[in-house]
Amino acid sequence: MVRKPTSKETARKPNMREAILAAAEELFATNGFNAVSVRDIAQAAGANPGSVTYHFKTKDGLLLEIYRRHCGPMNLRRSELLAAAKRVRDLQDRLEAVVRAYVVPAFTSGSDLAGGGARFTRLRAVMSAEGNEVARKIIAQTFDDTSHAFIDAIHDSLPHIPRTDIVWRSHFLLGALYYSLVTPDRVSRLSRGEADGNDPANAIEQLVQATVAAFQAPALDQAAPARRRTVASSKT
Amino acid sequence: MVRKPTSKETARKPNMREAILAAAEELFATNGFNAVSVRDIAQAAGANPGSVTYHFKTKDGLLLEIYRRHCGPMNLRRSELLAAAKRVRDLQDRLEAVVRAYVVPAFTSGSDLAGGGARFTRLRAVMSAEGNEVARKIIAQTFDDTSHAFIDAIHDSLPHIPRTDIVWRSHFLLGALYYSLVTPDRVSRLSRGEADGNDPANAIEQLVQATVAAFQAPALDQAAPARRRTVASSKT
DNA sequence: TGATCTTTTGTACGATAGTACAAATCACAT
DNA sequence: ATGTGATTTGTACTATCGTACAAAAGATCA
Repeated sequence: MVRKPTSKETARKPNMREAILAAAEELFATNGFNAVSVRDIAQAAGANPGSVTYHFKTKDGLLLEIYRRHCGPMNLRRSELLAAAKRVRDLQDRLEAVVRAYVVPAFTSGSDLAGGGARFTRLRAVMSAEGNEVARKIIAQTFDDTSHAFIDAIHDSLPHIPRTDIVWRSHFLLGALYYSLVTPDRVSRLSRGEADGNDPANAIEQLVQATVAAFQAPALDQAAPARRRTVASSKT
Repeated sequence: MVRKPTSKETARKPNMREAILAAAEELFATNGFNAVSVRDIAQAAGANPGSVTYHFKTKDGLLLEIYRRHCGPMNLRRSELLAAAKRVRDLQDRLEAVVRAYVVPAFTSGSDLAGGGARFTRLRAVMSAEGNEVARKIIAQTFDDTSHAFIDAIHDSLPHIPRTDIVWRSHFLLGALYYSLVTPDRVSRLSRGEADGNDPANAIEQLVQATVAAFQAPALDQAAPARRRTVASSKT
């Protein structure tokens, strides 16, 4: 179905704007923001450096547009999956479903924009590590709502665990998720080839299984820091 | 005790070389490698840009020296703690001790070089995310041994779990560890002030507790991918 | 004190960064 | 066919990057 484009969106190449976005996304996600130049992006997209300025004004504007492009659809998908997960009756099954609803959209690989995808998640991981200012603002105002929704859903499945613990553990989940996308080869290397860190299905199952167990761990009582033993004190 | 310095280590300021290393460590860990200029580092250390070149030749050389300075003592400390942990008789307790031996040196804050410290760990997290070439080489040749030692120790405590699963779960542990050091404020924010993401003791306890439970999760049978339900398929 | 070596300073160079802008080119309506 | 607005190209400007290097300053020992 070839629709007739209006004069507002004509272009010489099929869609140069999209090509630039895709190239920038890939390069930012693998090399970080500062290591990638506008010229690098233009070259990877088969475009002229000036085109980047024309479409996105600044380099920050380009990053901003990448976030705008993905955040909406991704959070929508997560909301749908979360809603479905919340309808699961059995508490144990519901917990797993909720975790899966959080993890799956972050992994589903990214030829389609709608799904969010591993590439965008990796991008977010790298921006978070670099302390990127643009990313920080967007995340705080866009992702915190989603995070709270998931935390609440998980808390509903585990009423006896303090909310504080849930927050910590979902923080760990996000860290593990990010790291799995940033350094998948490390898994292959450490497992001596027995596991494939780049296989999303495998990563998802492993992550879900481990995370569900982590959430189900006994509550960490603030009132009971009297640990049985302290192995960690050999020197001091 | 003021020892007489030889001609090989005299300097105008107490120790400008160390000041540069400390400044670079801090700046790299918070802003990434490429976002920080040699001039930034020199200014933060109260030194002249030329001094950086004099002591470390190149910017890569400076990063390399930071790694060299920390890797040895940190892995040594981990080895000691691991050896102590392995002597714990009870399997459950031993698992926790091993995890703690892995986590604690990564968090212990870093006024002393020997301890490794949170700052250096945060640096490693950022370099890993940026895909830094210098860091990648060092990590593969320095940290993999340590990682294998811990994986083996954990496997000994959990003989019924396949090694592949152990690798995945320790990978998740490292990701959670990194992320906790990179974005501690997110914990405070999401818990609405009830938890302090910047409190190392708290982070360690939460991480150890969650991780031990994750390791103890039932094995993920490769032969049984027939899951009971698939909540994750609402669209496709 | 003066010779010698180490360290710091100051400055400069080439490369590359982000961005601006005029000219060229294209798609489409008339 | 031609005019018009959207897009792409080519190029240039300024700032800053990593690094080099000579001169200045400090420390050490005869």
